[in-house]
Amino acid sequence: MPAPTNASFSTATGPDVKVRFCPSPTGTPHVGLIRTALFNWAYARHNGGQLVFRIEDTDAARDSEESYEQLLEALRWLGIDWDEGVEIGGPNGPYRQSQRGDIYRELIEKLRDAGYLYESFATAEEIEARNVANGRDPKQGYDNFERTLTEEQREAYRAEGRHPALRLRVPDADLSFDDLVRGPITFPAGSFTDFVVVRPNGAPLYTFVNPVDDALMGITHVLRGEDILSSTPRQIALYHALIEVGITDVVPRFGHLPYVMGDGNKKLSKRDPESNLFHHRVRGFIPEGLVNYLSLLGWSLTHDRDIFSLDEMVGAFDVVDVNPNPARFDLKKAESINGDHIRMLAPADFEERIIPYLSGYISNPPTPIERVILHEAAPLVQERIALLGEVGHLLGPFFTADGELDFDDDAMPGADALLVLDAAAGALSQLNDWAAEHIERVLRESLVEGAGLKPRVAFGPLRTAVSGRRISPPLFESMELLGKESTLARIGRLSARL
RNA sequence: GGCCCCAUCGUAUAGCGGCCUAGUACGCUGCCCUCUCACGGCGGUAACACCGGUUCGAAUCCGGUUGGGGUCACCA
Repeated sequence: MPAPTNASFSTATGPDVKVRFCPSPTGTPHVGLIRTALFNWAYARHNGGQLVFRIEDTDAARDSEESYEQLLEALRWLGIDWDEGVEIGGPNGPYRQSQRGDIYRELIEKLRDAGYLYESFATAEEIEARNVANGRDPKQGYDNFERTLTEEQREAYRAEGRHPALRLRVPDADLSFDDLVRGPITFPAGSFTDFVVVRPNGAPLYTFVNPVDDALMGITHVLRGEDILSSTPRQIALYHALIEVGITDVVPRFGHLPYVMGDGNKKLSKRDPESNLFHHRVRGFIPEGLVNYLSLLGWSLTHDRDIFSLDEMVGAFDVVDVNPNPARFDLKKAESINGDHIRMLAPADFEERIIPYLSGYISNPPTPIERVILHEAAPLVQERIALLGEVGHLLGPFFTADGELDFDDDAMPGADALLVLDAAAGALSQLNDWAAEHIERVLRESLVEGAGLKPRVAFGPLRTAVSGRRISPPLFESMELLGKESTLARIGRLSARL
């Protein structure tokens, strides 16, 4: 019989800290999940400890290899590395629970022989019916009644052809722990009941394999979402059993990270595109920006600065500073931070990173000609975008043939722009030294000073002619990049449309 | 419903008993810069959920109320 143990919680600090990230490979990586990975990683790195990356694929019906690959891809993209786990191995492998069946089977026998696990034959319907019959709120769940089944009673169930699940006998005592982000928490005895750890077919459930692997792998700090806060007493109960049978000697410290919320008061759902990490990458978030924003969901570096690098985060991160209340995912703020990080990129780096976002306009890798244009054009947009995905719209016209440029409807000027276009073409055709400063000079002389037009009305039509857009990179630099011939051709082409 | 968690501007947060007539950032907004859009600069807007208590003094500590969320699966 399990004796109520006084848990000895881990006291590991510094290099002895060992955390883990253990997602289930279902669906595409969720930003909340990745935030959890980030905090675990930052905690390990800050302390000079270790991060274990384990896969909890015990639900064959929902798990997928594709999802597993995406998890790897997500962490690599963000620069989150691990010291032990899938892909790289380690002393406690294998790191996919689907491959650890033998380990679990042996442990289940051990725990069962020691009396911590008992057979449970009741179905969910029977448990509910039993509660109703006893005037007990069905929502209270299982009432532990099979704890005391006699061998004869069990035999009778088996004779009916029933196969039992296995439940853990939880202690009839209050269970307390000191949450790293929330402080002391106590669950009164009776508020958590004996729970199923092994299916009738012998397959262990998450409720079993999660604490077991944490114990086997020497995890000292469990940092996870607050959705499993309520199951912590049950896991501690399992830990006590594991300690009793000599599998481990400490219970890890727990820290429950706040939810990442969507609009309203609900968790950011997997159905919401904003929950999908890769959705943000497709739109043009760079890892530096996204990781910076994600770290701000429940944590902050200082009181007056929210743009910082991963290194700075690692240097300052401590899970006890994490805010316990739920954080809303604010796309606008995320984009703003991403824009700041884009502006901090070295020009050559920026140039490389936008190439994939220019597909449809240039080849990847770019041809030598495209490369030359790209090199000149990239600096024109680096400080005006928040998302790399914006480059297509801004730079596309530079990679479009004069005759194929489309003029956006909202950019089309009235027929009176003909005068402007003609005057500009006239002035420009006289210009031989084709540089932005000269282009600007002759255009200002003829249109602004000469014709007395406001800069806005003078240059608007030219912007449309050159870019086809109402909004574009700086006009004169654009003309320089395009070259004299192309610029005049485009001006003529727009004139013909008016 | 039982149990658990949470509660500062619209949002994310700073604040750990006096530095708070509550700071910063995003957002919104006024002005400046300006060939568009951005960037940048200078302003503005807006919060301690409520009620008690402790204290010379409370956003900070305690209790309660209200509100929100989670959990009570042979999912994870």
